[in-house]
Formats: sequence, structure tokens, C-alpha cells
Amino acid sequence: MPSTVPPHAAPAESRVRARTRRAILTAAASLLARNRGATLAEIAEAADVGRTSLHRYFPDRESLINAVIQDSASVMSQAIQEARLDDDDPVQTLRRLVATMFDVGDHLLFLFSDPGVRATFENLSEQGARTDAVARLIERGCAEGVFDSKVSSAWIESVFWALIYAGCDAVHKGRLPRHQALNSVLRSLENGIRIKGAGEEPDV
Amino acid sequence: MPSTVPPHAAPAESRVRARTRRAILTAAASLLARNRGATLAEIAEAADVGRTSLHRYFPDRESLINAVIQDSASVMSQAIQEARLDDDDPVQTLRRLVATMFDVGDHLLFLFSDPGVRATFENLSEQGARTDAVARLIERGCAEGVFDSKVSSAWIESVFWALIYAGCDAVHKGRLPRHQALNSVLRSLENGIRIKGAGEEPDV
DNA sequence: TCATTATGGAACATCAATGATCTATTTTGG
DNA sequence: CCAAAATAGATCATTGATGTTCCATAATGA
Repeated sequence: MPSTVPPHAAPAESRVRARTRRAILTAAASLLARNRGATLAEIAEAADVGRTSLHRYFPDRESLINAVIQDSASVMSQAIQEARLDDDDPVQTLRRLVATMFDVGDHLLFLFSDPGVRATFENLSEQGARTDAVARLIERGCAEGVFDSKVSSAWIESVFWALIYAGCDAVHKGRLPRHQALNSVLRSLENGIRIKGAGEEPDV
Repeated sequence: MPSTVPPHAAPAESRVRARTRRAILTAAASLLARNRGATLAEIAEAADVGRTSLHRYFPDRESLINAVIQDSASVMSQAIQEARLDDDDPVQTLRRLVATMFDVGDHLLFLFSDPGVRATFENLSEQGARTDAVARLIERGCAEGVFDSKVSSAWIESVFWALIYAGCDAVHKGRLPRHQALNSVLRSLENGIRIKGAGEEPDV
């Protein structure tokens, strides 16, 4: 069976449409992350398509926003899967995860840039159990006594996302080169949630 | 000379107007923090004033937004001053500061909720040297070797704001009671930026 | 009490983003 | 090369937020 074609994916979108759709979603996420009030015209231009085309794919603004949220969520979800959170020891896994999150920084910045967007995102996370893998990883770490037990695992997760966001933001704004931001996040994060035996240097 | 009345503050606003203005600014900050697209009508309602009145104080939306930014910035600035960042040792001072920031959480959440707002805020910070006191405190801490020297002081400041924000957000959303959020932030922060000799328990 | 000041609400004009429709072109895939 | 699919661009109606004006009331404070 073909690997990229889902068996029962009814009509299946043409390659052209798929590419266009992707262009729109990507451009939208990137633009909206910086300017939540971005006009549909601006988004279309950024995606290098006519405003009409954008409308053909997403009837109204709301459906576009939702689609971008969905898409960003699934991009992150997939990235998380590929990070294999159930392997190794939590520390090593966490490092892989952070690096992975940096790779999808644009989507992450978008999902966290707006309270409303973020709420919607977290909502469908609850239902669909998507980024829950992260929560599970952290809880596992707590259970194994590898993470700080003086604070709730929920809080640790908050810290995790907050630092990732700060790191991506720093890179995005050009305040730090990627590798340095990555190291900084790792360092602040690991020491922050007090990993036992994290004596020195996560480094490169 | 009177303590609360600036000597040359030309016309001086009537008490009533001052109160109304404050009501609007406060309500606006609180509302806009949660919903950046909040309508002027909604803001007026939240402030418990007529939309007309709101317009009387702030001719257009932009001037309102700017005023709210200015106000929130000055509220934070004042709070920071009262935290006396130049006293004590950096650690103790940092703790005071975090607690202080929790007190002005609504304003902080507003200033950081929107990329655009945040940019404007950081812009006038540079010029007016307002929240720079925080940066100075951190740099002092780094200079004294009290904070982690493996990362830039700029990054440490990022971590500081990121964790404060996460804490305020948790409180605001009801995920944590205030005192617990405060302790969590302190703990994660201090261990995160690796304060030497911070063996245990900041606690209550 | 009374003049002043501040307010609320209705009513209206404006405007920009939105979304819908149509047509001419281009691109795709066979 | 050709039919089908996809697109861009122009045009137009709609709509909701905005900003403005006017007037009647209410609060203030001397």
C-alpha cells in the first residue's frame, strides 16, 4: 500500500490545491503570530495567492483561523511524536523535545501569541489528547523523581512552554542565534525544574 | 509643598474625571489582556461608562490603546521603584520584585499579551529607561556572580519575565492560588538562573 | 440652591474589512 | 495539444466597529 496516501481518504485533494492550501496555512501562521489583526488581503499576499483564492479555500476568516490552529496543532503534534517521548530517560528525552519544538517555532509562536487562539488550542488538546504526550512525559519524570517534586507537574509544564516560547521569540527577534537560544533554554529549564544530578553543561 | 500635587501640573483634572479615566484604563487593560479584539463598546461597558464618555477621554481607539500601555507601564514602573531594587542582596531583592509584579498582574498580562502592544511597551522602555531597573538588577547580580554566568543577562531577564507571566497567567486562570504560584515562580526562577547557595526552600 | 461639570443614550455618517460574483488567464494532467 | 482545474483580478454589496453630534439628566461643589 502507498505510504503517503491514506487508504480511505475519499476524494483526495489535488497536488496543486494541497500546495496552495499549505502555502496559505503557513503564511497565515507566520503573519498572525506577529500581527493578530492581519488582514485577509495581507495574508493572501504573504502566501502569494489572490485574495479570491484564499476565500475559495476558507470561506470566512473564522474558518481560516480555526484551520491554522488545527494545522499548527497537528504540526506540533507530529513533531512531538517524532521526538519519541516514551523512550530513554526523561532528561534526554526532554532535550530532544526542546530541540524539536524549536523546529516548529513559527507554529508555536502563533499558537501562544493570542489568548484566544491559545484557549482554542488548549481546548482541542484536551479533547484530542494531542500535546498530552508532553504532560505525560513530565508526569513520568516527576514520578521517577527526576523532576522537582516541590511544584506540581502542571506548573513544570507551564515553565516548559514558557521557556520554549521565550527561546523561540528570542530567535525570531534576532536577539539570539538558534543554537545559543537552545542551550539557554535547556540550561534554564533543567536547572529550573531541578533535575537531580544535572551537575554541569548541557551544552551542544 | 504638597506631596501629591505636582507644582506645575497646569490645569489639573477634576477628581471625578480622574476616577473615570482610571476606571476606563483599568477595565481596558483587564479586558484587552484576555481579548485583544475587544470592542470599544465592550470596554466602555466593562468600565461602567457610556461609550460616549469613553470617547470623550480618548478620541480614538489608538489613543486609548496607547494610553493603556503608558498607564500600565507607569504602574509597573512605580511598583518596581517601590521594590527598591538597589538595596539588599540581589536574591532577596529579586524575591521582593517577583511578589511586587504579582500585585500588578493585570497590567503585566496586558503588556505581554499582544506582540504589538509588547513591542510598543518595550520601545518606550528603551527611551524612558523605566523597567530598566530590572535589567540593572540582573546585571548587578551577574556581576556579583550571584546569577548564572553561562547565559547572557538579557536571557536571564527573558526568563524572569516569562516565568512571572506564566505565574500571573496561572493565577488569573485559576489554575493556582496566588501564594502557590508565587512560590513556584520563585523556585523555578531561582534554580533556573542558578543562584549560588540557594540550597532549599524559598517558601512562604 | 444653583451654576458648572460630567455623563448617558440615541441617532447618524463613515469606513475598512469582508464575502460574494463574474470573467479572463494560466496551469495541470492526460 | 486539449479539456479540466485552478487562479488572479476587478467589481460590488454587506456589515460591524468607529467616530461624531446633540440633547436630556445627573452629579458636583461652592
